[in-house]
Amino acid sequence: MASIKDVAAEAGVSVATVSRVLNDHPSVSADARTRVLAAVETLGYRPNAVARSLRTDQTHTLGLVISDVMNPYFTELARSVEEEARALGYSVIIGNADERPDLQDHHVRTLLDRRIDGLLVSPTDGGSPLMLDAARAGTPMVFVDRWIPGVDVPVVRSDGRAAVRDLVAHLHGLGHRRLAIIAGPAATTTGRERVEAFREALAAYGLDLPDAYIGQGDFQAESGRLVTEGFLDLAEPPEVVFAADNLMALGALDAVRARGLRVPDDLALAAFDDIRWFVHTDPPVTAIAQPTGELGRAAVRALVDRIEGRPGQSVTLPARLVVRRSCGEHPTPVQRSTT
Amino acid sequence: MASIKDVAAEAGVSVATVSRVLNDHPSVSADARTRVLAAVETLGYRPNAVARSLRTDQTHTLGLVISDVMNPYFTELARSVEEEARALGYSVIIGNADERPDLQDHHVRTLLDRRIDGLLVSPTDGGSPLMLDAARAGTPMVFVDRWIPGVDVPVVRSDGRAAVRDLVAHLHGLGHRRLAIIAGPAATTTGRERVEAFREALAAYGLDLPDAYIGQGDFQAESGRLVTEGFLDLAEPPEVVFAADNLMALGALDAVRARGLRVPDDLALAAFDDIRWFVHTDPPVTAIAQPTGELGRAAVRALVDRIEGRPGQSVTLPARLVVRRSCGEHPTPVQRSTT
DNA sequence: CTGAAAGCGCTTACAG
DNA sequence: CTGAAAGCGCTTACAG
Repeated sequence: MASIKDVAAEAGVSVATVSRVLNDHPSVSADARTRVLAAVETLGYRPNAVARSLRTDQTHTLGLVISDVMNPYFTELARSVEEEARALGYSVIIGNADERPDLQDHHVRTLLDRRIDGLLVSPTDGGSPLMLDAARAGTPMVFVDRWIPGVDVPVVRSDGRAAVRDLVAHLHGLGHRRLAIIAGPAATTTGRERVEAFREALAAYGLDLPDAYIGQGDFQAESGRLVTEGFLDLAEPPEVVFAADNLMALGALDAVRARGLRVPDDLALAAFDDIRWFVHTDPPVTAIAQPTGELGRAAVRALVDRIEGRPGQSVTLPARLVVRRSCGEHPTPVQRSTT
Repeated sequence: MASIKDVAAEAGVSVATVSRVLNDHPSVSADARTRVLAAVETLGYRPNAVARSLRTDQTHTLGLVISDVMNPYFTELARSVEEEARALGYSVIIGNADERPDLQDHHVRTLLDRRIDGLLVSPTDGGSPLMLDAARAGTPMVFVDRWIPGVDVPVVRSDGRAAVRDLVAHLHGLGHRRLAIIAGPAATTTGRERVEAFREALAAYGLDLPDAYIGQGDFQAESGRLVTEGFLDLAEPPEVVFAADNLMALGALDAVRARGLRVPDDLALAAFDDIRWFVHTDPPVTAIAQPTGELGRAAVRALVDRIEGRPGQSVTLPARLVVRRSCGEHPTPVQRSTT
């Protein structure tokens, strides 16, 4: 592979001059520029990004550590992150934690070793020492979706409280009184918040959230199935179950179908996170939609701001309820939303 | 961030010695080793992978350029690739081409600039000059899922021919005679092969595949919807439509439902690529399943073989039909497969 | 405008 | 076993 020396030799200039034309430095003669460009062309030269990074101490690369790539919500988040980063001149390296703290640490470490310019993370847990140290040591960082309290890092997320209130109002309006939730891990902010928001919204209607109606899931499908089975085995099963993410909602659908029951007739279902496939399930699932693309883009902007010395704002965007058919809604040809 | 010099100073040895203990070089005294390790510990030192890569000319990184991350098939592929790579001591950087040749080129270029050790690609098109040049120039490369004919690069893919034959036999057995296909882009190998396999299988039953029954899609959902609408507008619509990938199958479901029709009663549906969600649609979709995880792992093994100087085998794995309910099958409580 | 030189943080023959 | 030194491929003050 041709190096800058080869180009210099071919163009009859010094490597310094080659470097200047490659970096659009103003003080290069037109003549030198054309000769260098010609040499680059004939040699098919491409600058070695590794060498450049070592010299400049910047990689123009962002690390993104997400909890679970197989979750469509995170896949979409990753996609928007990459798009925005590309627009701003950065590449992104994705690390999939698969909801495992040890894997999360592995990726954070690897990313740090590669000297990425900044880190975007959706923590799987309360925060490993490694990650906290990195944040304290000044590694530009921002949390997306999930975050760790008490760390001085911008947070870009969506606030589902209002949407959860809308959902509960919707369910209450449909006559439901026994509402249950499949919660995410208490070690995650989203795991905790969705339960709290649900409980508060219920309280506003004088409704209780008994322990038996709080099922502990882990944001993955199998846990949603198990929890739902438990609900169905109760002497007084809930009328509605609210899954704290899309994968657990799928597990719930599974459990219901396995017993030969129907949604919403036998058990109504609602989910946090709206994904394309919910339109195609039967019945289409009523869900709370996050502005996923927006979140990804805002997170990248905040991180790049930090990297480039600007403040880097926290951003909280609203989520919204998308009413479909899984809660016993009156059939409508058109999708409605409660905006 | 502490450098190797700081560690050397702290331990009272030369940087060479530090490097040796870090790389498990045998000729280091036990004393020096403990001192270095202690220094590493107190300084929280982590070797700079960028510098190491520049020096050793290897990054221990694989590039993976896939056609579309939002397609669950590729998401799963990416996941298995990363797992196997990690097990073999490599990281992977994913580039999402989003079915766009220009984006594919962007990622290939970026990855090459970063001096990844090898490239795994599922080409979006017939192959850009950039990619072909890289292959010829000796960049270790392997194709996964899709490939480019005439290039000396191992191919790891699954052969769907037998499964397509099984599918056609299955459909024929259910009494279907008018079968249509939603094809992928002819510029891709999988786009072409699935049509051919389908046509050949039909021929074995004396059935024809008229042009009107070949809809041109692009592997994304919207195209599946459009093609299906076209089929339904035909004077003699097909009885079954076979979508060449899962996203186009979803588009097809959409089109059918939008007209108030039902699968399979009004139009039967089968898909190439089996994804989790197909179990949860109504009806569950009969599909051809690829051994996705196996493919990803085999591809990584082939690539790492090439990188480390071993041959690097092409691998072709069989796909299999998974019969469910979308083709008018007799209801069964248990999923069957035609193995 | 241009080039020689230093240096980024490592690894690795080469002497000793 | 250990260290001084060269060198990976760049960029960038510093002179001229």
